[in-house]
Amino acid sequence: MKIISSWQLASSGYALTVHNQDATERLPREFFGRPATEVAPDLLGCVLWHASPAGLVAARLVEVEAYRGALDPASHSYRGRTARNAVMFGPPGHAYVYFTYGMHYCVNLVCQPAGLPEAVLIRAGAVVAGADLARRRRYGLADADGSAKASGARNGRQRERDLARGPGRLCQALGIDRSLDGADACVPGGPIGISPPEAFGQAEAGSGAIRVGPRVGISRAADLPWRYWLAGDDHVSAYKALPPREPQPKPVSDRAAEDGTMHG
DNA sequence: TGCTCGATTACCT
DNA sequence: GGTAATCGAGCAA
Repeated sequence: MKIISSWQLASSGYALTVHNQDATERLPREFFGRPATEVAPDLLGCVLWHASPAGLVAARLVEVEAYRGALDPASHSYRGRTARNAVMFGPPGHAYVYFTYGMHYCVNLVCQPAGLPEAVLIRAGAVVAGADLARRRRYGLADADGSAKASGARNGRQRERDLARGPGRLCQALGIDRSLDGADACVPGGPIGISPPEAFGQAEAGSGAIRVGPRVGISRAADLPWRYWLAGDDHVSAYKALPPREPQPKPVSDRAAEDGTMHG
């Protein structure tokens, strides 16, 4: 295996050697064989790419979240293995893609050795290659030039920022769906991969300040600070916290009338 | 078998 | 800021 580059990630001191067996550098599997809370900040600045028959789209990662399996009530794998989350229980470096809200896909990268179902959710990125294809996927053929003529008040600059801002948008821009569930991001020749920042001419990871805070849109374990993002980057998604979910009482017909109040 | 909820987004006011 | 869209997973009965 040809070693083409080596550097040290600023956030954790994790020494990384990148190997090259095909056209694009990939982070090695051992990079992902660690707790998700260690992998997540190290992914910031790195580049997720998907090479499909239509072309290659790549995004520099600016926002991620760690999900820690049995340790984490908000993790899909918290309650054990199911058909949907089976990939999380497998070896590290694979993509776990799931479908949510009836219309969106979200992509995770599996961490830890097989049997420890941890993963890092990719929440947002900045498109650094294949922007034309990304625009077509996001806004359609007529809007591939990035103009805002089709709808509403969104201007071109906002559209560029929003190409991969949010987990659903990122998957749409990169053309990621359930067909890529289980895809190996570390194997040479595979359709998806994670590359170090320098592979796409980006600044080194850790060159900007990494911020840490609570995760977005979850109701369980919402206080855990397992969301990581690059401070001041426009491509980070808007933070929206959910109120803590309280156990719902059994629906008893008389109960609502007795209570009277909808919310405490 | 049926129901509820969700690691979201786009559009409208 | 509010809400509709939309459907699969998971749970309860």
